[in-house]
Amino acid sequence: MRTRQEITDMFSTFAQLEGDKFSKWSIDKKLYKNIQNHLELSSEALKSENFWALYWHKHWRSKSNNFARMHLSAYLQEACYWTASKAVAKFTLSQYTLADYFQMAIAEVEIILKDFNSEKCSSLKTYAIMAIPSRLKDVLRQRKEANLCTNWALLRKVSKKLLSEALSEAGFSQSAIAQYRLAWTCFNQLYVQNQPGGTSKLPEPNRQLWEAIANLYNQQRQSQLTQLTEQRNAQTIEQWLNQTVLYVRAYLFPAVKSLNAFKQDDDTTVTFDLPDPSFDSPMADMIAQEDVQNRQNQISQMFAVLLKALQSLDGQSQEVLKLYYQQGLTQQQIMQQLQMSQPTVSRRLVKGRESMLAGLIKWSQALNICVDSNQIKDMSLALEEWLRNQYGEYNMNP
DNA sequence: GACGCTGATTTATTAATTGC
DNA sequence: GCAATTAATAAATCAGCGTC
Repeated sequence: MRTRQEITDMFSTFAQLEGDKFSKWSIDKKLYKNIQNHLELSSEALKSENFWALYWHKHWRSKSNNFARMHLSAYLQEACYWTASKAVAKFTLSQYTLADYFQMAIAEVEIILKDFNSEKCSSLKTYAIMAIPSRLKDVLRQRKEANLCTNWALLRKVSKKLLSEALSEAGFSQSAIAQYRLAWTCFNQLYVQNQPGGTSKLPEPNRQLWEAIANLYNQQRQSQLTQLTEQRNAQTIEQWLNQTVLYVRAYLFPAVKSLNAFKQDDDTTVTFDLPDPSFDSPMADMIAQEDVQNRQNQISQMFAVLLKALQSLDGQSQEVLKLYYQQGLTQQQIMQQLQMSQPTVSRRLVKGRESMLAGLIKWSQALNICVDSNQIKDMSLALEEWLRNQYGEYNMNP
């Protein structure tokens, strides 16, 4: 991927993918003209990308300005692309392509903008690079959970509001939605009582239970439904709930569309390779490669520091961190497994993280990197991320 | 005034932290 | 390590606003 150099490009171009790799930057003329006008009116001192990122973010937040949103969306294309590239490399067995991950990341931009606090973190890009992978991970986890659980577990998990939205999205009338919702409520009342526990592999209700759900539905339909409806038998209720599950899944996770189908306004947008003379010379390429190399070296060094800090912890702290981050156990579960109290588990987690963070800060200071409270916060987040990766939370192998 | 939408607030539950 | 407290989260409810 060619990194954009000009402010105008950064805030007006969008990555185009072809054959699952970066192809070119597509420019939006309206955005280009807008940022160009702003740049012309501003002083030299204000021509930094961070200034404009914060400027558009402020506009977006205060006035929900669509131009501002689009400029920021363009600005965060690289962060989304890097996240997608990392995801592809990580989940080699995944059903998703780079374009899919890229689009999932793009879909999270709105939330990133919402969560970004310019008073606490001075760079939107740095924040996005850190936050987008985390958002993408959550999306993938949710997808995995919903895909793996049975229909009946999903019905138990889903909220009333989401159920109504899914049915509405599927084109159901309000009257039909009310009937399906009542059937679902009856299912929840009876099925939950018969199936305690939180397993995601809940079995299909038996005939007897379907009959009971249908009976409950027929009892409640007159008091719960505003319109008079006929009696329903167990088969109908079962069919309704089976349909409902399909619509809920479809609503929660619509099929990821290819970026090639990315709709653009033909009147305002034209696609071409950006003329970027600074990147055409072999020297410029070398400099760019060196930058990437330097960054990668620094990241490798940081990982080595973290690994050393982890290994220097006592065995029990390492075990606690491993169970917490690798197996995703709660402190209660770790307590049972390691025969220690839950507060002890908590303290070992905190102490372990603190000790590793101290190592990281020491390393940063040795490199003459000034560490303020914001950076400590960022480091702490990076540390959590590293622990999750280190212990292979990403090894979902979907 | 009814209605729908959106964001804020409240409530319930669970998980994690802290004081002793 | 117990018990109390705090934090985080999801869902439900409420209030304010604009539109018809």
